[in-house]
Amino acid sequence: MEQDFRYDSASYPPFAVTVDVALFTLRGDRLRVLLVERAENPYKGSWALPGGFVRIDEDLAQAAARELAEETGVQGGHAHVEQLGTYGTPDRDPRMRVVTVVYLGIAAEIGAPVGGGDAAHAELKSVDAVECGEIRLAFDHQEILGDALERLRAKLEYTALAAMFCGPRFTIGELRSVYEAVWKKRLDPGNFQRGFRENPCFAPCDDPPANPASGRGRPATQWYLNVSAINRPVPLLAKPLAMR
Amino acid sequence: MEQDFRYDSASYPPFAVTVDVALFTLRGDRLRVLLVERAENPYKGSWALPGGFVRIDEDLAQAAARELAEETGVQGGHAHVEQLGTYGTPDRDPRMRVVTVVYLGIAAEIGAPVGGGDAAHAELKSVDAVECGEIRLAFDHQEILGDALERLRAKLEYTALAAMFCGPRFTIGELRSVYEAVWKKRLDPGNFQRGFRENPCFAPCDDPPANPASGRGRPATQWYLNVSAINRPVPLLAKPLAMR
DNA sequence: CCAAAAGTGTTTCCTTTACACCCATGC
DNA sequence: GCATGGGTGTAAAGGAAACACTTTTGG
Repeated sequence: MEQDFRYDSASYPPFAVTVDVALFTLRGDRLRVLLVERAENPYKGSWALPGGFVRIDEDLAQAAARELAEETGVQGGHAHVEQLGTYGTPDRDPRMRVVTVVYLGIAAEIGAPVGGGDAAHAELKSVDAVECGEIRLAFDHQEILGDALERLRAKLEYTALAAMFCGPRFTIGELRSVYEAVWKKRLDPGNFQRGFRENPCFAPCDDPPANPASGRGRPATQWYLNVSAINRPVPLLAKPLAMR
Repeated sequence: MEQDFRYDSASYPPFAVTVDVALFTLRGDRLRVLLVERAENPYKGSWALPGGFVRIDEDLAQAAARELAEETGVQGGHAHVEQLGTYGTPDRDPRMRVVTVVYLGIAAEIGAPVGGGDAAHAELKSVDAVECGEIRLAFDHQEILGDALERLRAKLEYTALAAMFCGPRFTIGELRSVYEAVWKKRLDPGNFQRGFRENPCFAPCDDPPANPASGRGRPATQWYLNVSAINRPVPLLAKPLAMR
C-alpha cells in the first residue's frame, strides 16, 4: 500500500536538516552556555552552538543528544531538553540550504567538555560575555542564543524548571541560589521557603537520613523534582523577577 | 570564497521540509481551527492541517503564508503567526522522511475558505469536535493540534495576544468575549476593564469620533493593540483562568 | 560560646474580588 | 421611560513582602 503514494525524490526540493543545542548550566554563580570552536570554514575559529546533521532514520531529539555527545563529550544524564525553534532563512549557511532545529538544554553538572567532529574544542562560556558582544558567534547563532535566553528566563519564571540546574536531589537554598545567579538579585530566604513548600512539583527525599549535614549551619532537607510537572505553570516566585 | 567549503550533496541525507499551519479563529462564540480535507492518499478523505513543501529559496514563514493561501484561500492580512514547533519522527509520513515546521496563527475574520492543491476543501472546524475525538486528523496532526491548543491557551493567559481574535480596532467588551468564549467562563466587566486599562499594550483610537455607537447600550471606545508588545508577558487576567 | 544557614511566625501593605452604582445610547 | 452594555467607585478578602525569631549544625 505504501508504494501507491510514494513520492519520487525529484518532486520536492532536498534540504539539509541539522540540530543545534544551546545547553545552559551554572558554574561559579554565572549562567553559562556550552560552545564549540569551529575547526573548519566557514567561521573557522569562531564560537558556535554544538550541532550537526540529522541522520536519515533518526529522531530529531535523538540527533541533538548524539551531536552533543560527539562534539562536547556531554552525556544526557540528568538534564532537561526541549525544542526551542527552527531556523531556516535561505542564506543562513553559505554552503547550502539548511534548516536547523535548535534544542534548549538545562543541566546541573557536566563533565569537562572536549572537542570532536567539526569542533576544535568545547567550553562553557559565560552568557554575559556573549550578550555584551565580547564573544561573537558564527552563523545566526547570536540570534538563536538570544531567543534561547529569552525562553530560558521566561520558563524559569513560571515553571519549576530552575531545579534542573541542581542535581537530582537538592536543597531549597541551592535552588534559591539558582534564581539569585540568573537574575543577580537577592531573595528573602523565608519567603522563598514558603513559595517552595506550597509548590506541588517538589517532594522531600526521605530514603536517606534526609539531613546529610554538609555545610555550615543547620542541615537542609533534600528535595526532588516531580519531572512530570515540569511544564506546568507553577511559579516559585509570586511576582516575576524581571519586574522588581 | 564560498566555493572553498561547499558541501557536495552526497555528504548529507536529503530531507523533505514542509510547513503546516494551525490557524485559529472565533466564530459563533466557538474556537475554531482551519482544516482541509485531503484529496489524495495517504489519509485521503481525512481532515488535516493545511501545509506543503517549502521551496528551496523560500523562508519558512513565507512558505507557511503561501501554503495557507493556496490551500484555503486565506490571506495573511491582520493576523498573528508564530512558529509552534517542528515534528520530525522518522515514520510520521509513510511516503518519506519529512520534517514539518508548524506555525500557529490567530486571525480575526477570514473569508470563506476554499480548497486547492492537496486539499479537496477547507473548513473552519470547531476545536471541541477535534478535542473530543469526533473529528480525527491525518498523520500526527492530532498531537500537533493538541500542542497548538496548549500553546494558544498559555499565551492568551500571559500576553495580550487575545486581541488578535478581534479586528484591528476593538472594544473592551469584544476582547472580554474572546476570553469568555475560549474558557467558557464569565468575567466581571468592571474588573476586566481595569485590568485592560492598566495594560501598556493597548491604546485608544481617537482619529475617528471614537464612539461609533453601533449597539444597544453606551457606545464603547475603540482600542488598538501595540503589536510590538505582543510577546511581552503582560496578562490581562490576574489569576490564570485555568485555575478558577 | 559564636557564626551561619534552615526554617517558622507575624505584621504591614497591596492587589484582587465582588458588587453597587452612574453614564450614554436605542427603542 | 426602560433595557442594555460601557465604565467608575469602594469595601472586604486574600496574598505577598519585610523582618524578627527559633532551630541546628560547625568551629
